[in-house]
Amino acid sequence: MTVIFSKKCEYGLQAVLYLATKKNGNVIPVDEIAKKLNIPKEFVSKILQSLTESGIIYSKKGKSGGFALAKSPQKIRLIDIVTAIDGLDVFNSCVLGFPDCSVENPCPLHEKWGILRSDAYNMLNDETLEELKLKALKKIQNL
Amino acid sequence: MTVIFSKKCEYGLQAVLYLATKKNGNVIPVDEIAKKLNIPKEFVSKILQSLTESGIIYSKKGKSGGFALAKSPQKIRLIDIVTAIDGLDVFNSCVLGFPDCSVENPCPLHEKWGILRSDAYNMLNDETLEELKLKALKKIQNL
DNA sequence: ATTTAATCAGATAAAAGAATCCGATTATAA
DNA sequence: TTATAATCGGATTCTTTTATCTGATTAAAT
Repeated sequence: MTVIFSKKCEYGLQAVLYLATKKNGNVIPVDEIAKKLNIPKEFVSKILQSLTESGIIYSKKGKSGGFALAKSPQKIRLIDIVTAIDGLDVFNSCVLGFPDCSVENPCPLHEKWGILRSDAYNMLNDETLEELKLKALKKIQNL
Repeated sequence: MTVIFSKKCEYGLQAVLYLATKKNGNVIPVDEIAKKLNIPKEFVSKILQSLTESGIIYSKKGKSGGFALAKSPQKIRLIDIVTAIDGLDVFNSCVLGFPDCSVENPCPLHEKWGILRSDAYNMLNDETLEELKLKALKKIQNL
């Protein structure tokens, strides 16, 4: 059984959300993130590296280094993170796994699923880190 | 990157939909299903076996045997098939992967995701094979 | 300068998911 | 009654995802 996002993506979203709860420009070491979120350190480290390449977060090397958001929370949408890690295939491929699903040759669920799919996309596209900061903070405090 | 359903589940849905397009009580061998749907034979065979155990389809052993729906298409909902193969965890677990996501201690996406989730659930719960027979037929003819 | 605490990078290991193989069993049809 | 064509069941292999290990590099702090 699988979920919408890969583990990589889940961890990535969690980690970035975590960074969003921190004071602006404050750099956070992977160690803290991994411990707080209960994610294997080396794994989340890799994910953060790739998000750095994508320009979503920023990394500072060396002692007292770590990660921070690369831009202001209003400018980071969830879809950016998902795209960077998992890509957008989930939103384009057939829910029943037919390789050639299209409007001309739709699978039996094409229309109904299409609605759900774009709802999901729109949600991720609309939500910015800014809007989620407070909620994330509460969640993390309860971990 | 992952999709909503596992390959197993996708194949299972495809196969049962295929059976739904066939004349009532007409038993179809795995070989035909596998070829028409382009699914590895042994793999779909296993899936069909498990769906037989779940009572969704019926199997006839021996020569000129095969599989057929175990009940009338009106009585088979998509959610039955999904439940039998993948279980219902997709609809219960946190989209961000937090292990302790609940109404009392929600993740930042809990509410918005909850809506999408129940929409998806309701769709699968409402759709019966009967409603999808025609559409499935068209799709299969185009394979 | 040296120590230390961090990211970075590549290789490897473990686990899960997907697919295959092989032989046993079943039951129809000739 | 025998040959045949199907499901059944278990073991195995392949592939992808997830996780770990090791060492190099970087840069702040002492």
